[in-house]
Amino acid sequence: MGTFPRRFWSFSLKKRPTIIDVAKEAGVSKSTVSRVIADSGQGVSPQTKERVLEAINELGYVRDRVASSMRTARTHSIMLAIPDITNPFWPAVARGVQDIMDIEGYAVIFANSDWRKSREHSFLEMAQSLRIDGIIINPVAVRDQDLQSLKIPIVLLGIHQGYNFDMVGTNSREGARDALNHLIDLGHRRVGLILGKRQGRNKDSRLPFYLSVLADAGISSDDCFVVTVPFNQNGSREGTNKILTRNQWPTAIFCENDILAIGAMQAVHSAGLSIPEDISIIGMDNIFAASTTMPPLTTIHKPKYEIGVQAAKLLLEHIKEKRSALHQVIVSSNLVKRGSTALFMP
Amino acid sequence: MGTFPRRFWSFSLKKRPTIIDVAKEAGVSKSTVSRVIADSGQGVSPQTKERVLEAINELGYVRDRVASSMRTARTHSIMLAIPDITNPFWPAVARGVQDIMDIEGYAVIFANSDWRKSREHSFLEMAQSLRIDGIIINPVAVRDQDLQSLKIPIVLLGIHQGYNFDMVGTNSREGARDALNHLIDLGHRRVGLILGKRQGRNKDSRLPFYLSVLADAGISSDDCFVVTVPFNQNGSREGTNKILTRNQWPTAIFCENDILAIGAMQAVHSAGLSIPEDISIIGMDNIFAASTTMPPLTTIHKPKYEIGVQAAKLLLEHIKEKRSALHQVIVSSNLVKRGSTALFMP
DNA sequence: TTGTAAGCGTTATCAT
DNA sequence: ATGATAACGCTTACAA
Repeated sequence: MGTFPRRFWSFSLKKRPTIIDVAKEAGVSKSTVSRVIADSGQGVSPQTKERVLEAINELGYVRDRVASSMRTARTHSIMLAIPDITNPFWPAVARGVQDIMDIEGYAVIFANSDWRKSREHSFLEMAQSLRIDGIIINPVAVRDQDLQSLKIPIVLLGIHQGYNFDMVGTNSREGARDALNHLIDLGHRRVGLILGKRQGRNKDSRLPFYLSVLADAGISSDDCFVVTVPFNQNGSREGTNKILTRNQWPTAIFCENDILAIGAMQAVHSAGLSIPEDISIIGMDNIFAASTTMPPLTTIHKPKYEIGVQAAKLLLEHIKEKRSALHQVIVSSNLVKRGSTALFMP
Repeated sequence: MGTFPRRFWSFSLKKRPTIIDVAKEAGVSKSTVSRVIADSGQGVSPQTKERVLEAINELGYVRDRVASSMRTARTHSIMLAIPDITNPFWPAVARGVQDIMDIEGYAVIFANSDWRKSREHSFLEMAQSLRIDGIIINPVAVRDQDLQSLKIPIVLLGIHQGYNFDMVGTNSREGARDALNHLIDLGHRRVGLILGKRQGRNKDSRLPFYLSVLADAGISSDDCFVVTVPFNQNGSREGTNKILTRNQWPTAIFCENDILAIGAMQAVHSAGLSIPEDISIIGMDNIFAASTTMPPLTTIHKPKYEIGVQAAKLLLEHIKEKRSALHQVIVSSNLVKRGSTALFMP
């Protein structure tokens, strides 16, 4: 190495400047430089600050956050862990999270679990390994105690039982009730229920709840047409077809989300029936595509962006203040009436 | 501190174990532990490896990637910089990127520019500060030399002129030509062109190109109805309305992407015209909502997921091998005929 | 095969 | 207000 002329050496291996280089350039110690970039406004005279800033500019110095994290045990990075960014529900949530995190200069690392326990496990380990400052997660299989053991501030996306963490979401029962009541108000007495198949979650209380809402309106379960289908468009289409082959049809169909509703619409259309004249259909979530179907889909709007924003704010508070009280933010959903539902005409 | 009983001390300040703790537990040196977790398969006897692994398990050790990065100058993190994850084109691209990066244990940090130069600038600085290993970016305003000066491996999303980086995208001219030719093949001779307004990009050669394709089919620019609109649904709706108020209409409309096409469809519908009987409409991208409109939208499919995958692979090669040859991957788009286009019936 | 020790670029503590 | 110095947890020559 010593055989290389100095110029070549310094040229070929030129590395990014450190505070030491800046310190030299400005004729101060590196502690002073550090104080300047910390920008806490204390401990540096205006003149030296000026000189340091000049040197920083001169050399094109940019602070090494890795080294900083090493020392401070803060990475100013968080992880957003969702099932699948490709699912139309999540991008808006993600954007809400990012817009808040951006303000404070936090980096947001994305992770998709695909509803698989193993993936979830592996990115949680990654979060730990990266010394992430906090996690916003829509948990799929991980239990409360596993999450607790990470010793990382966490905010849950969605309202879940059995978790001692901050959470933000909508009350999906309430949303479903609103949807069903909308159908009931329109005079429907025979209603189809299209449920998505849940990953082996413990006991599933959705159906009993839906039936109870209908029962409250005097609709017996004999007048309900229930199918449980894979949580996607095709699943719903096939499920709906199954309903339509019976000798009696529902006059309205409630679907647990818009994707399922769109599948149902397609099935109804290809059966030669019209929406909403023959059958009304209602979904949940209000994804983008819900507004562009024909007729446009009546649905329960969930404020996705707002959910992301709230989750991010909660997480930041948690990171900064080490709060212990549990917060639970329930953002309200609301019915958006469009063309896919109408009065029942006998 | 010395006054605290040892147990309390170690309990209250228990921190995550380091390789030193593991080393002690296993009765080896920390370098040995390091070798074990590096898992390069060399330099450690099976027995000691076994003991170390046990200790790791015992203590619940997980490697500190921050410290590791500090030493190796590799963070195993990359940044994905796009305009807006909320735009239906990007989630699939993002997913492609992540699925590849996951395999190698790279963390993916998201950044949204919102087509704003200042945001783009700030997250590029963040990338540098975080010592990101590579960047996949759909550039909005940043120039080649700015990107070069980052000294970070970069892959561009989309085919751009004047950049010396690897890039992957579709040939959008070719896609547009396919779309226009589809319209021409169907017998249309008067066509509307709905263009999205570009951020102050230098000279815009799109329109001349479209016109030349039409001219090749003998369609004069007098028979073209061109509007340039804000790159969103409303913009397109209004632009289309403007076209429809003239005394002569096009019989087909080409839109630069599906969102614009959906806006156009809505305008055409509310003008009381039918698609495709009165007017054919074609879009580009093949976003999810394109398949759920009524009629379903004919469009040019762009393999979004594949774009993400290719970009990620290119970036990884770049990071690992420090290639210098420039690669340019052009994934092919293709026409997907659906219900929104039909033969011109005079 | 294993251990010793020197950094990586910051920040925090303690002097001055 | 400023400077010297010791960590932070890991990797990697080099030595043994």
